[in-house]
Amino acid sequence: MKIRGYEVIEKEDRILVKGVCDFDPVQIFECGQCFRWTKQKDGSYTGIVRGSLANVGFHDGILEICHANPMEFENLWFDYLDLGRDCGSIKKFLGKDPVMAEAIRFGSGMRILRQDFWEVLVSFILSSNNNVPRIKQIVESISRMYGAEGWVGEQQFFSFPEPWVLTAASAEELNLCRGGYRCRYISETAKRMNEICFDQERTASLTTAVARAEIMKFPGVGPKVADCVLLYSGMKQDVFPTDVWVKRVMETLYFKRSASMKEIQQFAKDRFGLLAGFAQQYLFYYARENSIGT
DNA sequence: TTGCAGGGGTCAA
DNA sequence: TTGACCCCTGCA
Repeated sequence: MKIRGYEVIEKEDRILVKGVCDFDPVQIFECGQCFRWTKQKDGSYTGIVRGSLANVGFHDGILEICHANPMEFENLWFDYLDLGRDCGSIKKFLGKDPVMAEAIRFGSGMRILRQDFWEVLVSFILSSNNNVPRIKQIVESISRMYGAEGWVGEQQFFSFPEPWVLTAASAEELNLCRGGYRCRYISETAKRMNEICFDQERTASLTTAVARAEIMKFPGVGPKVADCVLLYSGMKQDVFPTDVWVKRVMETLYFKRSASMKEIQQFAKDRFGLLAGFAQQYLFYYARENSIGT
């Protein structure tokens, strides 16, 4: 059957999606944008998204999603995997820059997921002064402690808890997940989410600068985390999350000297414009995998 | 085995 | 602009 422009074939507990290009699970799930996907022995990835567990693999131009049906593809996976995105034209535009062209060749299967706003917000509050394995561990703990239990066959999993569930938890209680000082931010951010009845659509419709300022009102959210949240929840693509890694990479590849955050942000805005977020993603993966800027 | 620096930031002074 | 912050890891 045809769904959203893709040929989708249903087979038992899985679907095969034909005609997917620019898709590499390793590049997508290991570029630091998500924390609930785990690599399996066969190279596929298993993850939990909006209360569903699925396994995603890609071979010979066919995307395989296990534990999913065509309806879920239409209502969840198409958007989450951002399969409506024309990556070709993004690459064409960004590839005019020679440095970027090389990064794109290296990570040509990169995609930016459209993740749940609240989960991304909490995950990136946890990312400050932290590393990926530990962030994954804490997110998993929070899900086990407060999320809803689900089963796929013999496999148990836990969804990421809704804000109101965490509102009831004190920072001390939350700290059982070993998030340290960040647990206070999460507890307060959960309360704020409920108090202001956060409206994602409205925030996404604001200018990027205003939306960024709105997100930064959450405790524990500075400029870097705000940009990550805007980018990885699919709200804005013209942000350029600049952490120490990206800073070093930009200094090495473009500036050939040390540069301030402000300079880097302005440079990215001028050079990559509305596609700065994609540029950051290509650059980050390329630089990290090739140990550039270390 | 132990001690210490540092990690994909943020906040408060 | 600078130090503190929780906790984990790698390394000497």
